[in-house]
Amino acid sequence: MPQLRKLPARKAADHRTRVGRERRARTRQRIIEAALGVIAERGPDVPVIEDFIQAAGVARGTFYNHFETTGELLTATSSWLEDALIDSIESVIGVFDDPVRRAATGMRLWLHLARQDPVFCAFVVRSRFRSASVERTLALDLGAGLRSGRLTAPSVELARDLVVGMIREAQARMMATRVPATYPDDVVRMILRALRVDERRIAALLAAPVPSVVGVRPSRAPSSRA
Amino acid sequence: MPQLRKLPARKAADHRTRVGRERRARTRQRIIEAALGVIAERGPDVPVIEDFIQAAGVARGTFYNHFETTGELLTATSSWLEDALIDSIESVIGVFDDPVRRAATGMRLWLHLARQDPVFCAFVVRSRFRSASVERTLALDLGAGLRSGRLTAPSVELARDLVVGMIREAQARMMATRVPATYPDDVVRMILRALRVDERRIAALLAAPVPSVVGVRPSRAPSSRA
Amino acid sequence: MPQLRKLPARKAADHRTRVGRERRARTRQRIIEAALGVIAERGPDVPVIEDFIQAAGVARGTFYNHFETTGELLTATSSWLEDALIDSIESVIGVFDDPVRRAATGMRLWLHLARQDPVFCAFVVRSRFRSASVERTLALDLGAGLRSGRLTAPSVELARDLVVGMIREAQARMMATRVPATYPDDVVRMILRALRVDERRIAALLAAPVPSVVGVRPSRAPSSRA
Amino acid sequence: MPQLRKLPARKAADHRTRVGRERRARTRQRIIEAALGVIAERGPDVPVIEDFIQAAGVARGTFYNHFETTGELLTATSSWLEDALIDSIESVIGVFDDPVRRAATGMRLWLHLARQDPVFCAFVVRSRFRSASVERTLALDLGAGLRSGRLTAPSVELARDLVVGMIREAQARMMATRVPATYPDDVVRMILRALRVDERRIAALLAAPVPSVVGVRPSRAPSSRA
DNA sequence: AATGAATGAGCATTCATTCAT
DNA sequence: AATGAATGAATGCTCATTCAT
Repeated sequence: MPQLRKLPARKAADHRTRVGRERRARTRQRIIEAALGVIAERGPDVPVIEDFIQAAGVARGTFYNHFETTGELLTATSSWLEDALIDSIESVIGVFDDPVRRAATGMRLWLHLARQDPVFCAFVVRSRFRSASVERTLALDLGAGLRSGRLTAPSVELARDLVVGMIREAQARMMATRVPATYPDDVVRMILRALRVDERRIAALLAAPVPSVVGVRPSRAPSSRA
Repeated sequence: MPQLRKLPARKAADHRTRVGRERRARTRQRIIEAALGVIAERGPDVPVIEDFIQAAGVARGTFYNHFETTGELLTATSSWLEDALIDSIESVIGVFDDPVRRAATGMRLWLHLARQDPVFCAFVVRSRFRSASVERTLALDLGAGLRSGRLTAPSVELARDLVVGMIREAQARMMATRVPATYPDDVVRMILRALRVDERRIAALLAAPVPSVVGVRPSRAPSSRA
Repeated sequence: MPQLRKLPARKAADHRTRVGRERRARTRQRIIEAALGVIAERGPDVPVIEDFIQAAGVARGTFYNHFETTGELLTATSSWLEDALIDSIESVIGVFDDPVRRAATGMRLWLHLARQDPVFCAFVVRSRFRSASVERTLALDLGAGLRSGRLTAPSVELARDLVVGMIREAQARMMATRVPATYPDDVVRMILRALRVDERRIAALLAAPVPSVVGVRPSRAPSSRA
Repeated sequence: MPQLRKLPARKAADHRTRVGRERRARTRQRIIEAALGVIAERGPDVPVIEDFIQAAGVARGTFYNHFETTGELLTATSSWLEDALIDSIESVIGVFDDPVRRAATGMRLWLHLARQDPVFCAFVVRSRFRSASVERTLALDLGAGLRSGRLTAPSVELARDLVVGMIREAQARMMATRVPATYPDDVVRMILRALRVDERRIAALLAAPVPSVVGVRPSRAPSSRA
């Protein structure tokens, strides 16, 4: 009986709970996305809490309701970006089996994305963003490519260092200056040459259009705050 | 005649002045070299004045007698390292005319140096060290190599991004783990492949032993202090 | 209807806002009043932030939440004292039309106040307190007195210098030693003589009892803290 | 015999000793006079050692060869000014017996001096300069004037407060703005009125020209430095 | 859950003073 | 006696974090 009486109340409570949870999640997400922009602009070391809460439009205390320290915010921001990237990239290259095509297409996607989204590009460069997942996928594809003979390199580590180093430097350049639309593919071309992929194969890999990716950062929903 | 009377005094004053200037210069150098180690260990953003003065063994006020901010110290440290590097490298590659040999030898030197001197290596990686002089020399050699057809790349910028990016990442790896003695030359091999230098030529370039460089950091002179 | 749902929330937010503002204002006032005492005791140049926050019983950071520098605190303290003085004095002399009576009564009030309130007295002397408002009122009354022939002086500036100089020195004396209750009126008497007010008129002006002024510094409200 | 032989040496030593002492005294005096200017410009609290030694053109260490602390420099500067003032003033008023004439002439001298020498004026105002000797002389003359009936005041203290206060304020005005040449005498006139000296006597006291005083600060000797 | 005032440890900076030359 | 580099205690200031509402 008491249960019966409580049922409606519990429903209401559930509703309130759910609404509350959603609101909480939305606030958290708002802080993270604001942090992405802040770090893209000023790096991870310079900004102070004030910068983050002002960009997010929340109060000081609200920040600490969601994150224990600034370090935790950085971690959360990187994690969120990593998830978004994996989703974006894997949804495209997941259909390929050839590790060389997977890797080449992934690099092209990443670089085109960086060229189109200065915030993403700057965040990666300034925060020295490292994604364990991306590295894992990359290492698997490079390893498979080497074993299959489609790629040549003294070791998978060296192959990885080349790929990561050049892409990182390319992003730094894109952050500093405007580059032609061919720049991303030229970067990939040089990488593939270093890995001794022959020119015809390189041309084929770069012939396919880059699948459009919606972008890693969700379009900002219209907010009553603005 | 009055001059004769004054001469000893003037001499004394000059002596005092010179001694003072020398002492000052030595202290400044001591702070800079200590800073190199500190930044190599902890990066440029984390350390506080206390870290620098403790490493240098000078008083708090002494720091401010020489540098206004930690930023200024960082600049001075980078400048000093840059000068030392230019001296070291140019003294070796200055004898070559072939731009490809110059560039390849320069890279090999840099990487071997990084492998042997963890402080130099870590400083470069952690502080995102950029040397305008080194970049200028590199750009000249790459440009000449491209024009002469000995190197192939979509543009000199792309060639530079490849070289700098890969070397930077290679240093990051050497900072993290021990690498085999062949690692530096393997890095250069991949770079040259990306620039379409043929394998025989690559082998020739890498055949010569790396000229030993004394190291960029001067061995500490025996001091009456320490 | 939705508004009805939101009303409590908005009410709560307003309440929070109001409470916060009040708390802030109270803290600020606490710092200012403590500063009055500190400066009275040690002057405006000697005390360090530590002295102010200790006297106010607030944290270091709290000080900087309200004032950027000690100079700003000094300004705020002077402003607050000025307002309190204007209120006190004008409420008494506002009922008089005769500029000489206004000026004479104002001086008597000020001096009696200084005699009774060592903190006020010392603050004025040590901080070289100048009140633009008080000076303005004084200048108007002296000017009117001179024009009406009730006062005589080479110029209004000289009259002002006499009044301000003597009162200031009188306060310095009261700070250093105990003076008889007649001292304030004797000071005013000499000033009026310098301005060639005749002795009978002076006697008349000084015959009225000094209206009691509650004092410029509000009695500290009982606080839950201290 | 040895004495005979030594005599010339002793003479030389004496000469060196004397020359050294003179040089020392000159350096000391240079620092004091520079301090006078520095304090006149910026008050006694703001300037740092650096300001004093730079104004004097001596080294940091030299300062401490002559003064133990900054406080000692302030004291020495005030003392030196006091001596110079006493010399200047007493040489003029020493010939008078009438205490009122002595006091009136002393005030006129002081004020004319202040009007002509902005450094002296500003130093007195900014450093709250107090001269015990001057005050002693003043108190004696005022006391004698009161006892003889030539002056009228409730007490010698009040008379002194009037004189000192008004002169101080007059100096503050002269520091801030240009005043007419009649200003100093007008100041004295008001003071004498406050002390109930009759107008004819005042006119007589102010009729005599102000004896020219050479100025308290010695003209700077041409120096090989500046 | 959100707010923002208050906190205080941590760090930067100044500057009087010392001392080797 | 004069010099100026070096010293370090004293102080200013910031900013991550807490907490009452």
